[in-house]
Amino acid sequence: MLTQSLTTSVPATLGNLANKGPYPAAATDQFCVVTAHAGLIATEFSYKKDEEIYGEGESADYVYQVIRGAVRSYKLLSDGRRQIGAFHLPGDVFGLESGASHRLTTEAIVDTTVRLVKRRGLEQAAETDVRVARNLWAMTSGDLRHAEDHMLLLGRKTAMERVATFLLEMDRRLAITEMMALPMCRRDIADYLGLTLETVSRTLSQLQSQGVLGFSGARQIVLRNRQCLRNMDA
Amino acid sequence: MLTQSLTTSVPATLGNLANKGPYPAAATDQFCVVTAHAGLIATEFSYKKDEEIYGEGESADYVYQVIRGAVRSYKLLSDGRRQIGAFHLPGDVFGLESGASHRLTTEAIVDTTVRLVKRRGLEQAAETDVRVARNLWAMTSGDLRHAEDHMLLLGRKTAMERVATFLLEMDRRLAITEMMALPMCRRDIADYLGLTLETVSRTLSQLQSQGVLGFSGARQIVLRNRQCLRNMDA
DNA sequence: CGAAGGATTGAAAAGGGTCAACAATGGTGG
DNA sequence: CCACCATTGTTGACCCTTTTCAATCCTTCG
Repeated sequence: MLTQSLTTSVPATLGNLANKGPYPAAATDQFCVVTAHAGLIATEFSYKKDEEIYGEGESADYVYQVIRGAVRSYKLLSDGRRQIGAFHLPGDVFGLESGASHRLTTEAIVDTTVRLVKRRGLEQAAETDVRVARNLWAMTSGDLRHAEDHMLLLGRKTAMERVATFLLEMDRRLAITEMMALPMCRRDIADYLGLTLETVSRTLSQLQSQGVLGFSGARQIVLRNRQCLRNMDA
Repeated sequence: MLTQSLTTSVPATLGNLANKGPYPAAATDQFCVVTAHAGLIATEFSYKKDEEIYGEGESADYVYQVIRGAVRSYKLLSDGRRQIGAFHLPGDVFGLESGASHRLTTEAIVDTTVRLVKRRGLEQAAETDVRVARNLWAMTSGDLRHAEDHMLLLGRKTAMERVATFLLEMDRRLAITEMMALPMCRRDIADYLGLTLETVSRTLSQLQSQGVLGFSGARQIVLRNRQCLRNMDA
């Protein structure tokens, strides 16, 4: 019942930042339930555009939730090739680890504010409250689901299918109005989709010429034919 | 202390099947601790080569551990393109979900025996024993780590780098002696690495001609120069 | 207003995919 | 026990998608 009242009070704090769709909504509620219930201190902190939040291999002492802005988490190969595993948008929780250290690097894509809580505190709460433990597991499981879907994209989808999937994901996660305001540049999109930035640009141009989408500046996109994108998404 | 005695008794049942390396070893112990401690009934079951164990979307009522054989778990696109997310070898746990249903399909690669326990039972155990809850989370977190590594491979590595990574992973996980006996065919390897079977075959041939590895039949491989593979693996 | 980063577009190259033929393997039944 | 045949794997030739390299065009912001 405490859980219930907390869950329903979530929109009060996060309503204007809320995401649509199954993934982030679930994570958002879970994080709030967990932190509020456990009475943990959630500090706010801000990062400038391109500032690193934590690096791969660093000790995982905090768990983060995006309040405003956007975050990319990625891995690098020795020669600088980069694979972005996920974008974190307002409401999303990131940096939650079961092990001792972070396995990806995270950076603010634009000026970003996060709420953060001590990992240790969450673990302690999980020891006494099974709901907290359940939620930590569920959040990691949600990340795994996303990774599984993304492996299919990276391993088997064509450039057009990848871009279509990306557009639908972003539409679901950050379209407040008809217009979708992408926080990330073409290179970020490319490194998320396993393509080059030129291929992303070309594919978007092609979709525009087909009337599937429209631009107002490179990062303001309107989807004019979602069904067409869903068909492409394979 | 109960945990301890159970952990140390693990080799008695799983010793001959044991995996080397960090990933599976951890999962193995955790699963045994969890099931033995909770006093859950672990049934054995066998599947013929290519038999489906569960399908994507099916209710996740059981958690599995490979006793002998090998399992592939994958996702399909509508036109049949397949992405294998993981291979499960003796000792590995698979099918563990936090949500209601399985998100990948699993099949036996060869005749395979698994131990299985009711998911419901594990969840109940997790409600009273925080160590069980912690272990369930840790196992899902281990799967996530593998998926994160694999996204980097699928999105950014060359064919040669993918094959090198695969060989080192299999060497770590199933090489008992010098010889490594792959349970899976070239198509399975290709669908795991996001390549075609022809490219996998060509790349392996090239490594053989360079003296990096040797064959005794297509699936019996000896690594003659691991350092060379590690350098390629980027 | 001008510089600098970001995005688009073009042309050429390459890595891996496709299609096809052939070889090896191993399981089965005579 | 051996021979046959289906399955699996290898190799070659060609093709195509995507990458690479380069030039140019936009914006955005000092």
